[in-house]
Amino acid sequence: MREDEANWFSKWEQQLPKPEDLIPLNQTLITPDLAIAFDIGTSHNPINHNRFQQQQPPSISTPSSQTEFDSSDLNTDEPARTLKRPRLVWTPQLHKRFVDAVAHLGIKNAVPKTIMQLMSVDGLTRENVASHLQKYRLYLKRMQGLSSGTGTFGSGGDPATDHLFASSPVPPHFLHQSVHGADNFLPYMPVSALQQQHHHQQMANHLHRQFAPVGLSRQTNQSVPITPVRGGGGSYVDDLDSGNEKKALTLFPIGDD
DNA sequence: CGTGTAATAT
DNA sequence: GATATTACAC
Repeated sequence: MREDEANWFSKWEQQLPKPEDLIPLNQTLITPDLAIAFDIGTSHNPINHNRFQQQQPPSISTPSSQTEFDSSDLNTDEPARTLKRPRLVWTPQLHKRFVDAVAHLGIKNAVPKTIMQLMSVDGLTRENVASHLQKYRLYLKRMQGLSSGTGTFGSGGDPATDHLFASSPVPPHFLHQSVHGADNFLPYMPVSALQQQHHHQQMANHLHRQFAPVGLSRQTNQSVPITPVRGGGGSYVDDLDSGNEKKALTLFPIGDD
């Protein structure tokens, strides 16, 4: 029975990701060993195409001393507003958050603004979500249309958009259904204590912010030499942290089988 | 003003 | 090739 829809929502709302509790979307991915284990960085593969993405300097500190430099250097102004942010890289993890948000919002409320707010990912803009949502919807549509008996996918053909999306479990309700009068989703129990059991790696400070001025790495501060590595040439690896096929870390009971 | 979608640009 | 951006409809 559906409990008060408002009820689960409220409960879930309480556990909304607070800045302090935010999931470390900025996982450091792949340890050196892991990298070798795969193939990236081994052999002849200049291990460095990865210097993009995230990290936001503690913008909070005496905010007075940074106003003008010489006109020689383009000021990498702090992400105040209306600045060209670097291209958003939709990592599987980020996409997962996206899917999670959409799943819990229900198709009805799954609009860019709401999704963006519930993802609580700093730096994410409405257009970011809108753009991604557009593609994601097309992806879902495509899948629904092609529910042919091909148990094993691989045929169908156009893995243009699918790659990223395939890395994330797609809640069953995402299919096209006409809404039933009001709202209908399942009273899922969201887990809030989303903590990853990581080893004490080089996890500098726990920053929850996303991307930084990527293209122009010119920060006046002494950034830690840690470069959040990411699946380089080999694309993204599935959530290795989650085990691989264990629904241990997954947010909610999605991929139920 | 916010959204959905297609086309187009970077 | 993946995202962003634009244009237009609603």
